[in-house]
Amino acid sequence: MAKLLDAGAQVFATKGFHAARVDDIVKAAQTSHGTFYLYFPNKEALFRALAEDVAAQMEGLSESLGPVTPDEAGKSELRAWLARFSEVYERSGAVIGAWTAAETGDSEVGRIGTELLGGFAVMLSRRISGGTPDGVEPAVAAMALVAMIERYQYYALSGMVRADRDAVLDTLAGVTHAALFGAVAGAPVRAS
Amino acid sequence: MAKLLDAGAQVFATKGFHAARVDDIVKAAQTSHGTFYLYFPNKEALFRALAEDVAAQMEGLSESLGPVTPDEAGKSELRAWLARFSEVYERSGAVIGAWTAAETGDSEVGRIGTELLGGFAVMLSRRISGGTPDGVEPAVAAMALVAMIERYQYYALSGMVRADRDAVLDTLAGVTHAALFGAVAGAPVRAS
Amino acid sequence: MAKLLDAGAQVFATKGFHAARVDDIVKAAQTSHGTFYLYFPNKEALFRALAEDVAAQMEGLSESLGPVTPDEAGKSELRAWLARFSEVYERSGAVIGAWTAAETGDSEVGRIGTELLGGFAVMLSRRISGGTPDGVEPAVAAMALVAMIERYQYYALSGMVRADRDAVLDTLAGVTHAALFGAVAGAPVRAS
Amino acid sequence: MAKLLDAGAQVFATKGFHAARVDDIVKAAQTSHGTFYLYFPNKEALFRALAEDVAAQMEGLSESLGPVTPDEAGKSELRAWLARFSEVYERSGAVIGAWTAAETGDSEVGRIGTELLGGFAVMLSRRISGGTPDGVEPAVAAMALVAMIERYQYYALSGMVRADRDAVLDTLAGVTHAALFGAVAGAPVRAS
DNA sequence: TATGAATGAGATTTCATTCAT
DNA sequence: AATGAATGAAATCTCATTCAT
Repeated sequence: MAKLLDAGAQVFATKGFHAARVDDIVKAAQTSHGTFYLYFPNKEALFRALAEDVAAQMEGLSESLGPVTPDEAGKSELRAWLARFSEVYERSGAVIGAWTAAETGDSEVGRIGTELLGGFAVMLSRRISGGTPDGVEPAVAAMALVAMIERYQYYALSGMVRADRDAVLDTLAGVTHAALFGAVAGAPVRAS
Repeated sequence: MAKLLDAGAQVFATKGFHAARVDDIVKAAQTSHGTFYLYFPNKEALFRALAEDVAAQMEGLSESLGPVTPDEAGKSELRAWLARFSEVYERSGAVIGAWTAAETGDSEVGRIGTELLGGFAVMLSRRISGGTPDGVEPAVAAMALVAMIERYQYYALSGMVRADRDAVLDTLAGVTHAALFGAVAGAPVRAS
Repeated sequence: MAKLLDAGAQVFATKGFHAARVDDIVKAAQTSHGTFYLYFPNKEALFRALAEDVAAQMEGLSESLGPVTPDEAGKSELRAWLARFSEVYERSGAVIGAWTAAETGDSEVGRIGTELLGGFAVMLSRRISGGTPDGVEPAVAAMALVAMIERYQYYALSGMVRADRDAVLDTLAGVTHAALFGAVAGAPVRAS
Repeated sequence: MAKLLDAGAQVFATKGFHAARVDDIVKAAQTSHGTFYLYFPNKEALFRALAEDVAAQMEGLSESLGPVTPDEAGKSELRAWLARFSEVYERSGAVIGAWTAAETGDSEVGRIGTELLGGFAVMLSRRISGGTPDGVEPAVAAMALVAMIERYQYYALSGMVRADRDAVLDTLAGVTHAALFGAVAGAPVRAS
């Protein structure tokens, strides 16, 4: 039921998986405990439903990244993709955030998130055209950058950092692109 | 008491804050519930004690980063610092990981971690000498890179990624340095 | 819930506030701990609910005392009031008794009883018509008599004294009336 | 040990038997748990020791009441006795108060108080010379008056009533005497 | 379908008592 | 004699889940 999914997304986002009470969710959904268990066999099932929904959106996102070349076009491609990622994250990032909060060793729940992010990294490393700076393992770099992207959005979402959207996208794209390929020689450099 | 702190670190690391039971902790510490409450007024107090301890270690770490210049020396400085960070993380990262799991809105607990990471970012942005690539806000970049570093270590710790230590340090240093300054023009570039 | 209130009244009466276990109460109510905490946030809340209920009954009692004159009519008025008091006490005196057992300094609980008895004393002193014997302060006397009435009922309830109801009422009315006004001169006096 | 007895008296007085923690007592006595159990096998033993001490004082008090006659001499006798009672109560009344708080059904503890007060009543009824007003059972009256005396002192001690000592003694003596014998015909009567 | 009162297993917390030093 | 850290049985309280209506 949609009401429950919405309520769950909101409550899990606010309090995390463990601290979220079924009671909180049914109150937010303006329904009853009975109804909750009519649609979901248990609390984790609702969480998984949300997670799978997000995973599907992310799956699509994964495929939407074109080749990331070392030139400006590659950076733009990256930025555009980050913009789409950001949008999904704004809608459902709460659940993604809760994933990591679904604490290690947790019955399956954490696994979904893990696999999803791993998938992104694989995808990203596949899209990299050109080379990487000396000493940089593409697989490791891709994973690290995915970590950065996800985490930074999480910080932004949770109010930990406040920065305007465009600056964030420019910076993440710039950082990621530079990280992968190094700045184009002769590119303008801002004095710090 | 040391036994309880150790046990707490281990259990919180394994199960996260919420899923960790006082019972798990006292069993791991081979002591009794009574003893637990003799030293800590409640579960959160033990967690906070651990967190503050880690925060202190991190504080020291923060000050140990020298100037990060755009040349190879800067990259080495960064790598050395990452190695130290990594060591602390290996010992206590479990608690750091649990911070984010101590989930939003959680009475103070989450705040410690938030502030700590913010502090790192500020420190990192202060150490940056030279300039940053066009479009890259130093403050945003620093925060993003801290997010990357912390998160990647978390992934490594939780077994999500498996990579040998040196490769990881090389890559993180390379990525971070490149992200901040771009690859030095003419540097050898590996074919992907 | 009525079952819990009844059970609480009975258990508090038997064992006092502190010695009463939530377990005793839910067993007496033939229900579960969960149900207890569904209706009351804690043990004290149930006690307070009972106390407030008794206080309400007592409030009504207070208003039901007519003028107590020095003649026989005054004594009858007093006796009738004592009979009503006694009835309330028999039903709920257990809680009243537990008040004093809810021991000094106890978060609010004791206060209710204190104020209630003080209210009775004020009321009684207002109803006294005529005069009081030399050296007798009406306010002090009223308080002392309320103490006597309450305490004696408590003794009777707790089985500390055994006496038939009519004799008790006659004696309390006689003692109180005599205490307030002295025996009517020339009244028949029993040899001891 | 004297320190523990003093501390016990004070703590039991403040919090009652159940709410008093052994910890409170040893802290007040500036000693340790170990020492407590060196001198007393358990918490109740300390309470009983205090109670027996008070009982001994009271025992003496009981015997010190001379004949209470219906005339002014009887009233003075009563007043003098009340003054002595009051003194004992001021020192140890806390324990007496805690007796009734040692809640019904409590392992022996409550019994001591009960028997003591019953003894007072018996003693008082024996000392009554003359007669009692019509309808007043001497035994019941004596018990009721003892209840009044004890309870009123308790109220005074616990700060529930505030009145100066002489007025209280005058009033209690006056009330008790009048209650037993009625005012002497022709005695001055204060307008209310 | 929907409800929400009821449940009870399991979590946290307290505190009288013990015992090695 | 004195200590106080340690204990664990027993208490309070929580919350995911069930079920009669």
